[in-house]
Amino acid sequence: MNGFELRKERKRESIRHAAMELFGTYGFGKVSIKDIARKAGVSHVTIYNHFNSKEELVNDVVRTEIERLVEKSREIIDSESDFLEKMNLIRFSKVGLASRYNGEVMKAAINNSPETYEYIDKLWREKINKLLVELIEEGRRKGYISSDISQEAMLLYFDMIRAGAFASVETLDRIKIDAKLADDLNRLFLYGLIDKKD
Amino acid sequence: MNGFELRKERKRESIRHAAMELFGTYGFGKVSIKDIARKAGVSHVTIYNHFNSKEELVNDVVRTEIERLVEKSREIIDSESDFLEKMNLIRFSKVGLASRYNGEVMKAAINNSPETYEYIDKLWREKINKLLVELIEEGRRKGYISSDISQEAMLLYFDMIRAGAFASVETLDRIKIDAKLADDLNRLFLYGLIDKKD
Amino acid sequence: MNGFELRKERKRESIRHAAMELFGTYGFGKVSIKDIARKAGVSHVTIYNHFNSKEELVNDVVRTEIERLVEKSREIIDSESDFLEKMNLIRFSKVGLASRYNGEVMKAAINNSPETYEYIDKLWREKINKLLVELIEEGRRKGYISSDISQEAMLLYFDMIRAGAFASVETLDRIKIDAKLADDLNRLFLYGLIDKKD
Amino acid sequence: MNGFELRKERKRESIRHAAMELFGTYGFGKVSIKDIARKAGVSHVTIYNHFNSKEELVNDVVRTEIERLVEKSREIIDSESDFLEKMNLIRFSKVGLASRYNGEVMKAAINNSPETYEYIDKLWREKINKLLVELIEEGRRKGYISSDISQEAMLLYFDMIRAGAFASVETLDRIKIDAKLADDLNRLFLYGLIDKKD
DNA sequence: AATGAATGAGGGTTCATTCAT
DNA sequence: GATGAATGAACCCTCATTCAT
Repeated sequence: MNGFELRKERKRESIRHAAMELFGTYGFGKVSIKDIARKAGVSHVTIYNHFNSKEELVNDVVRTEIERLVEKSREIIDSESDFLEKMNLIRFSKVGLASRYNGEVMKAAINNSPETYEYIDKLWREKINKLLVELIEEGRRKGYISSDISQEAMLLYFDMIRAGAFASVETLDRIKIDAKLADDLNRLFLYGLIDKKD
Repeated sequence: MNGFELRKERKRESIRHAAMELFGTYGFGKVSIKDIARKAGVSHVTIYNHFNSKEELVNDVVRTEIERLVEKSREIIDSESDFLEKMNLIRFSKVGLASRYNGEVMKAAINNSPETYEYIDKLWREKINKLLVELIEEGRRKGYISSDISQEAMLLYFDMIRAGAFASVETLDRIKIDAKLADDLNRLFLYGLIDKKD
Repeated sequence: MNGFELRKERKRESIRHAAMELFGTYGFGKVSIKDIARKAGVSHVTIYNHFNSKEELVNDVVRTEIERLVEKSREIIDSESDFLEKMNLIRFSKVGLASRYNGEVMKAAINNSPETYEYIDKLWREKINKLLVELIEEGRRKGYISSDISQEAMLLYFDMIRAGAFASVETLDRIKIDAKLADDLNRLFLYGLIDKKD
Repeated sequence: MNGFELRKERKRESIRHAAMELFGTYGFGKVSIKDIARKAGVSHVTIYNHFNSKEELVNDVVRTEIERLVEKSREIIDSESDFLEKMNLIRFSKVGLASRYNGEVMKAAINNSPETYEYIDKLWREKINKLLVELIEEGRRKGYISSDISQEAMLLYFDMIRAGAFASVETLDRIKIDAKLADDLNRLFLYGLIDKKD
């Protein structure tokens, strides 16, 4: 990347950043291109020069965000920690990543145009789920996870928990603040609602 | 209710119905009053005559939907079934209720304007959570649920699972179609991800 | 008028009354038929049954108001008072009549649709000006008013003073409250701005 | 002002001009933004780009108009003419300025929304009345105006005459056409209605 | 005679996007 | 490459008026 392209990429990044924050706070639908332009300190037409439409900007922002999440998860999975430890880290890493605006971004993404949703969903499955499958496989190999529950169900379960946690910023905030609550939830996630007696 | 009021309520219901379907499919923000009017086969002004603004229509639709859900849940909880049975029924009843548009409606509701969100959230907590608390209490009394996990965490867990399931129509559809999947998820929900070896 | 027509006229009067107050407070344009109906405690369609359109209602209200003013002025002019006394009374009677809403009604009338304006203007000339001409003639006969100023100019002058006073409610209020101010204005009206020395 | 700003100001001016004419003819309330856009030959959105709302456009138009009036009056008052001459010029200058749409603009302004009215009223008092006070003071110093009539009353009198003259376009037209009428009115204004016999 | 239901026309405003400089 | 100007489409909402009971 020469100086030219570097400057260009820097401007793109600053637009993306402004967009990300606004999308996170107000949702995709409520944020206008002009809002983003104002926050990024450029003309709104400049946004069209760099990204071709609002939809492309949204896609770009979301892709970037997911890639960051993938990177983080990758590190955890490839680390030397124990399986249960990784499981916690993954879930906490997500939660950790999900600072105020992250949760909102995902939440908004879910509710966007069908096309955008398809796009995000595909990305998610290709990248995040691939990582989770690896983790689950490790769990099975090490005997933590019973093999009579399908991988599909586990992925879905993971997804549901994740979507549930991300559905409300308030939820995330409560989890982050209240350690006992986080611990309880983790236990429910790992060992279920029912008290196995005997 | 005399003839006048009956016809009026019928018209209100038909508008609500059209609104419900559209909100469910496209989300609150994407559906205009005129869209609803077209679908309901009335002038859009008629909608304003019956509901005073878009926000009031949204609230009305959501309230109605939640009330239906409450009623259904109430029946289950008050029934004579065994606790685990009730648990399943509740979860299935929700899922069952959540035909295509139901899931979307809730999904959209989550993502709406702060005011509307507050409104829904309050309704939810007052009505649905009250029912769940009853059920959890019953679980505890009957020894199914360990008492060292806070009620708060359990409600949140329930909520997360629910929000997660409702987050994607596709998810709901898969659950409804695939009995093995539904069963696996139920086991994960009740007994957790980790295989307790003993 | 039999009982039937009496009840009918009473209803018309109550609608007129509600309309008058609202027009006075908010101006013709800002008051809707439904506003009037609400205030009069009838259905808005009832207004259409009694008056055929908003314009006709406006005309009716204005006509009524002017007729009241004419009646009051007539009494003054036909009274036994001295000319200057009558002059004062007329001006004060107008001002007196112009309690908050009267001034506004006239003000609003001036700014209404061309047709309505024409209508009011015609009424005004036919009724109020006719009275003023009588009064001016009396002034001339009794030697108060010089005859080398045209009647037309005097009428216009009167009109300007009246329109000016009515243009702002605030003005009317100040005049009513401040006796010295009222007196000064009267002197300016009768003897002019310039101090005739000699 | 560079080329950019010049073109911008020109467009603003053309919109203002179209708005002014329409407001003058039909009143603020009756003229829609789209009407103005049509007359100015631009999209109605362009108006929103230059002025932010209808209210701001109205305020801008009125401010501009008053500023023009102030400028003209300032010239007269600062000139070398005799006091009575200035008095006439001022009144005629106003009348002269009040070509068809001017009178209507003021008339409409009087009847507008409370906020806009407040705004105009303040401007008027700060600018126009300040000039009049200067003129009245000059009249007093030079012995034309008796000092036992309060300044307040004189300003109000001036205002009433002005408002009266401006209340009806027809009035202004008659004054402009008929020299004898203008002269008579001037005499009434300066020397009053009553023939002071000595 | 009185009313609630229903509507077409229109008002102010915002937005994503294109044009011209 | 960056920008201000311009716009068509759409949105929420209100109003005077007519229809059906």
